[in-house]
Amino acid sequence: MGKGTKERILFSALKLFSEKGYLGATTREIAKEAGISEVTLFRHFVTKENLFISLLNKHSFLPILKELIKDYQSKPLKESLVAIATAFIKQLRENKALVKIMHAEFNRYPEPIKKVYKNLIEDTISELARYFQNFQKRGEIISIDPYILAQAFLGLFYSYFQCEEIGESERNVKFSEDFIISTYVEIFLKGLLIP
Amino acid sequence: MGKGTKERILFSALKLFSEKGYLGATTREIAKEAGISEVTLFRHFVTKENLFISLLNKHSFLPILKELIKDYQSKPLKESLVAIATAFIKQLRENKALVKIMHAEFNRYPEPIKKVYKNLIEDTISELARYFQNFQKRGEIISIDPYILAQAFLGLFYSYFQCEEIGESERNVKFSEDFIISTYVEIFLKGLLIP
DNA sequence: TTAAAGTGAAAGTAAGCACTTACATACAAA
DNA sequence: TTTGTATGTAAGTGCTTACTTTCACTTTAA
Repeated sequence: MGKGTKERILFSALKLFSEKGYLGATTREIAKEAGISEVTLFRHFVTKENLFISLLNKHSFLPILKELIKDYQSKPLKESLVAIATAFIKQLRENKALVKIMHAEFNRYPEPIKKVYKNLIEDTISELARYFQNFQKRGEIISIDPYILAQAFLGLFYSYFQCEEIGESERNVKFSEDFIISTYVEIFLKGLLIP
Repeated sequence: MGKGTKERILFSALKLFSEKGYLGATTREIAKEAGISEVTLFRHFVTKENLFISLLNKHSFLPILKELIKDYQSKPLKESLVAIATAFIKQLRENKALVKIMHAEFNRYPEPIKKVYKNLIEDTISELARYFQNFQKRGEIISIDPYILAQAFLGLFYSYFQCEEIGESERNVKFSEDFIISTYVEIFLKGLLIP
């Protein structure tokens, strides 16, 4: 099958799911938006559910995180965490509409989709947890449960992203985002270092 | 028609719309939850749209605001604004789930519902604007466009409500809500007084 | 007691949706 | 040329949902 077609469907699906939600967007619309027939959509993705799950995987933070951890393996912890946080916020912002709508409709999703999404989050946290664990083994940071540590770290920046949504009209530009991220990471790290 | 029935339908509708959204909740479910037949629901409200609009009107802040303005007419401005803000936040909190879900699905609503909701908001702002206008006529506060003034006031406390949603895990109880409201109102008023 | 109003059960209508089937077309590799 | 692959069109299936119709029952009020 033509690769371009699949990409175009995914692109249109992202747009319509973001606008109208998983439940609100119809496969007909998505096909029309992509400029292909509805049948072609099903030939590529079999079910609507499948299409949505493909989207989730495509825009997941997990592969980005894995890349970053690999690249920053030999760099100091602070530098790595800044890079991770920056990428995390960037990824959230790029999928802002989808993230927003997913949280609103989550409890109405069919079970398989819920499961995929939950696993995606858990896997991401676990990946970061494993990263923290290395530093714990080397005795560089204290030995709290690494999963909780990772959850706290991602939660910290997720809430930062959420707050940004609200201050729409005020546009708080007193500090640069880089500065805020760096400060957050410093505070977080200060709590972890061995006394 | 029995009054109790209508109230029970509205109550169940509020519950299910809050949980599943306007699009996600079905009339069958609502009827079942209310312990009446689906037919009775339609006899009372004619359409699902109508039922939802009835809910919006029932839980609107507008009548509360009108009452408050009447009651506090002879009281000082600060006291009135504190009462208004307190009631506004209370009303938002009581309908938290509905407010949340409405903003998520708003752009998927049928036009009549959108219109009713927009008008509700506009009317509420206008009502408060008229109240501000009285004080402007008496020369007690500066003469900015009163609609913008009212919008800013309500927006201030709406954003406070939103922030509270996010800080779920942290439960910021450093200051009492009364204190925060009072401080917000003071700041707002300080900006309005004639120098 | 009688008439009117409120209600329920069951069945049905019409529309929208995810998804399918059958057949035709265009094109590129063998 | 033949064959396989990617697509389109048109029609249709089966399910869900908002909404309707009919009829029989109960409660309320005159």
